[in-house]
Amino acid sequence: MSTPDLGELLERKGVRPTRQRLLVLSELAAETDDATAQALWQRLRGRHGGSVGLATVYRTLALLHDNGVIDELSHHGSERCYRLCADGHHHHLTCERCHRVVEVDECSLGGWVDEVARRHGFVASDHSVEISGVCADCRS
Amino acid sequence: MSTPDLGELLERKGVRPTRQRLLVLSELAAETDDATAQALWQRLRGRHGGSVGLATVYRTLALLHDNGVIDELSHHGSERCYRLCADGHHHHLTCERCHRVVEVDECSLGGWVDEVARRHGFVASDHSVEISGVCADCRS
DNA sequence: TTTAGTGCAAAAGTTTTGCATGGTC
DNA sequence: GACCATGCAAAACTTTTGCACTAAA
Repeated sequence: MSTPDLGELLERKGVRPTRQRLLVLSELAAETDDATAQALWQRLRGRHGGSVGLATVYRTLALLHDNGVIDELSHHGSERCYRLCADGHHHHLTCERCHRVVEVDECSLGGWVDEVARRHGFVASDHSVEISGVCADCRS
Repeated sequence: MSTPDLGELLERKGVRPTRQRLLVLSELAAETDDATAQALWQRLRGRHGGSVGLATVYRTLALLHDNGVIDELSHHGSERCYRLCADGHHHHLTCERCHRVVEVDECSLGGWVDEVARRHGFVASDHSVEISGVCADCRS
């Protein structure tokens, strides 16, 4: 995604597109997988000199998450991970060897999910599936 | 689960059942939902006086997780959560209001999961589904 | 001008580690 | 005695906050 697109994305979500926010977001967009606040900060620091404060990175990530611009994953240890995901309902396929993450758009689980929830007295509002396995590259 | 059962569980998993480990594990077993190291420590501290060190709680939880005795969840913020789960493959149903967690044994997703993975060049080895919704009590 | 955003440094909170001590086989 | 487990305190690390300052509407 190009930088002007990212600016539009922010405005569409009601977030003012400041210089720092665009830097953080484009750094995240350049990431294949997910990234922590610390990692993004170090990368920004290396690429643009100390032009974005660490606190701002944290504040920005929290803001973007609150406004539905980015996802907060948390499968890793004690750090929070963020990811710029496609809009809409989707799931994740993670490679156990190289940690590559692939987004999966197909989802035909709605019926099963509703049925399972109903059987336990719940009304389901959302669900997420994380599939782990080994990708083609790592198998060869 | 009773304390002797917990001792057996540990031995079966190849973990020596020390006094502290049993205390941590039984405190976790008494928990309906999941708990953090900090929370378990405070509860133990209140119930048995300072008889288990915080570092030991951390070390024990990590050990139990490594040996497959407990699950490490991570949907909350910056803390790691642990849970004593039933053996075998199962999924979770979480209430958005009261945060109650129900284990779901039924799973007929194997086929779908394998198919989705294959379509992306993966070979799936595991998957987990987290369903969120509202439970019966909270709806009434 | 008025408000929202940022940088910096300090504080708070979580988790890990070093090391001496205690318990178990 | 050899080895594993523990307590305590210190250290490391992640995240949040207070406040003065800057940029933007």
